[in-house]
Amino acid sequence: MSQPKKGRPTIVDVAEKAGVSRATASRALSSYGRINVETARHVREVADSIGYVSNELARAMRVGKTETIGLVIIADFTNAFFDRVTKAIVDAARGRGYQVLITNTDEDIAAERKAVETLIEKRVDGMIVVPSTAVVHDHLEPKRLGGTPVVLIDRRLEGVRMTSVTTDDFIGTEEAVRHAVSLGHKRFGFLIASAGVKGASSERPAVLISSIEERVNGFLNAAIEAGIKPKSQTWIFCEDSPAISEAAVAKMLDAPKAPTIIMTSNNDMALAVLKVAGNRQLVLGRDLSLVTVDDSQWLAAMSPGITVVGRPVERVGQIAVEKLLAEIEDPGQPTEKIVLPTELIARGSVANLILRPELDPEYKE
Amino acid sequence: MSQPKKGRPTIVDVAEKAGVSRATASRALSSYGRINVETARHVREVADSIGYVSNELARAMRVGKTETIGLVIIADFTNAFFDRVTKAIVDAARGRGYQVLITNTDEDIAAERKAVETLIEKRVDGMIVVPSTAVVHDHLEPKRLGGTPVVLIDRRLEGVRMTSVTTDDFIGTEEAVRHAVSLGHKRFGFLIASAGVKGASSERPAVLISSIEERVNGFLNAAIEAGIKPKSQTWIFCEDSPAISEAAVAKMLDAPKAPTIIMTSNNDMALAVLKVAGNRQLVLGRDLSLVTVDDSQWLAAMSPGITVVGRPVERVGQIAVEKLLAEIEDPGQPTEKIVLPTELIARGSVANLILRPELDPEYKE
DNA sequence: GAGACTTGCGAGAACGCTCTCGCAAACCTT
DNA sequence: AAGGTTTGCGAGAGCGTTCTCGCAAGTCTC
Repeated sequence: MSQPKKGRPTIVDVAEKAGVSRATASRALSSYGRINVETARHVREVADSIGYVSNELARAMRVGKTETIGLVIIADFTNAFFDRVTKAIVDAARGRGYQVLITNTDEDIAAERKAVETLIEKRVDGMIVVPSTAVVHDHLEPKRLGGTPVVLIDRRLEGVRMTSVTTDDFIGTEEAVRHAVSLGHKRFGFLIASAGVKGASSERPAVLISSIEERVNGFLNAAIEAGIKPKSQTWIFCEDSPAISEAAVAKMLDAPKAPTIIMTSNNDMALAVLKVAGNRQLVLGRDLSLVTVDDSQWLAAMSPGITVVGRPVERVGQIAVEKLLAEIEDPGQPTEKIVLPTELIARGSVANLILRPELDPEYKE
Repeated sequence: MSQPKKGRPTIVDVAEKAGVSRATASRALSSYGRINVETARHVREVADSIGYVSNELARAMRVGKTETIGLVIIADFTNAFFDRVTKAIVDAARGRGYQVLITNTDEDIAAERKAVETLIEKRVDGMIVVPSTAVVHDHLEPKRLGGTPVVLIDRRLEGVRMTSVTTDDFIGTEEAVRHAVSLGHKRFGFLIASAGVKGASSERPAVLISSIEERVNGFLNAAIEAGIKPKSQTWIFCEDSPAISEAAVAKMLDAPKAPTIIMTSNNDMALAVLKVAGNRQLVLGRDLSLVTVDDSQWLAAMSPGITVVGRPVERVGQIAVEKLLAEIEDPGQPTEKIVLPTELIARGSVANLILRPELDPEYKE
């Protein structure tokens, strides 16, 4: 009653009210050391009664652990990868008693650098990062990190000694191409969202993030294998914007030897194909075929369903937190480059030109 | 060189190396108080050179602010509301210099209670919460919160003195019904995802979260206004699971007087309609009509596009952080119940039974 | 019943920062 | 030139915990 309202009750308030020392109160509440069960019970009751909530900041300072991990990601949860992986990470972390601090980099290296710094300031126990570019990564150098473990997801970074969890997009894309080839497709359009490029271009950018790099290479490899000349296929590297990607799709379709199938590198690009096809009354799986990367409920629910290179997104997230926590709780783990297999999920969006040759423009010609 | 590698450099390391006191070093780095510009520059150089990164935990303890807000949400970013609102909140917070700590409640009150407690332990400066139920909310009582400001989004909570940011789903649903009625629809199916109910039932649960409550009431009101008997419409309150919702849709369509239009309360339910329609080769906007709540790129890109009650999701997130930060930075703000207008976005998924009466089963009969 | 453990608890330091206070030196002012 | 003001900096306290250490009392052992 004499307390002049000094904010939240602290452990000394609990101790006083319970008639014990700070140390004993702490022992009672954190249950460690030697303490009489009765005393402990009493202290806990008092703590409850005055609404005591431990201050994790103070504890973290003392013990050097925040039980928090950081996530550095392109926080566009509208994207069929980031939404699922974020949920998987949050859930997996929670299951292990960790919270997650999300920081957004809009594929912007400056924002990413800032995000990493902020997380270090907040003394997260570790972080999971989706590197926004393959080139600059001095903010992820050991001296900068000062011992904070980092696990990379979705994209690898060369020249950096760090555990990464990615998917085998090379094989994934290969399989998709083979699938399309087996259904009679010979003219491909490849629409690739590429951070960094402005507008759209058929020029391959000098440097691509690893996942995109793999998809391009997988495409090339499977094309050659099938006797399809990569050069005669339509390539568009495209800024991740609706207007620009839709224009790119339109351009593809208006070309003299328009592709019968468009492969897109992410769901934003797939959306562009959907939009343009809709506007032109083109029905997917008949007038135009589509295959994209990363499954989502929407892709599965449409009619026809969209064929996708399915990636084990939740597994990526789970393994990333597993590896990160292993490193946090027992530093000095060997770094690993974990690559998870993809799975082709064939639905109706790829027309069967063998069964229905009339859909093949080359057949008509 | 004599330092026995004691982890990260602290401000005393900087101070020593720069030949000044802790206080001066702090002044130089946080730029406050009186300090010689030259000294300040020197200190900052030294700090950079030894890779000093301030410890926000310690600062937070001292100054009593963490510059972090908590988000308590159903972290299913696959949902067309939570994905967008989360991004909006993360971005708005970052713009104001705050980080956001995300905690997931899977619509589970126990998890929500735990999440709120964890956030208090971490001493967030405030939190934004999507209450998972309309009933139990003792964890949000002032004594529990102990002064930590809270802003509610998406759903209001009666009997709690707290700012909330919601949307006018009553009017939104009314407009949707009127729209459908104007196109000749008289038989409605209403498919409502309701946390708490197991399976599917046409019984209205005793208590619904406010947003759902409003949608139901909006529907009732508009139906009566249009001379449609609510009782003769199909109502299904449904667990949020693909299998169960799809079964519910199937049951609706198999009933003797099947609805010509299904209104769904969220995108999971819309997905179920899409799936079942696809399986039955029903084309939307012709054989079956659909309108749902919350827009997404997918809904817009499909053919036909899905008509939706669009909610200003990003605005909800932005206003929530604005109000929260206002309260944080200047406590004692009056609490407000902010209700944002919705907007009906008419696309092709609602058939025009007036222009094409042959699509109306009642006409044929 | 005397030494050896065991049990329960308190004192106090430490984590890394900020910020008030006070003091000396330098700078004005008239 | 004497008093007042400004400038720059250091000492030290304090934020709320945890945890080591030591001490007193109780319990065992033979």
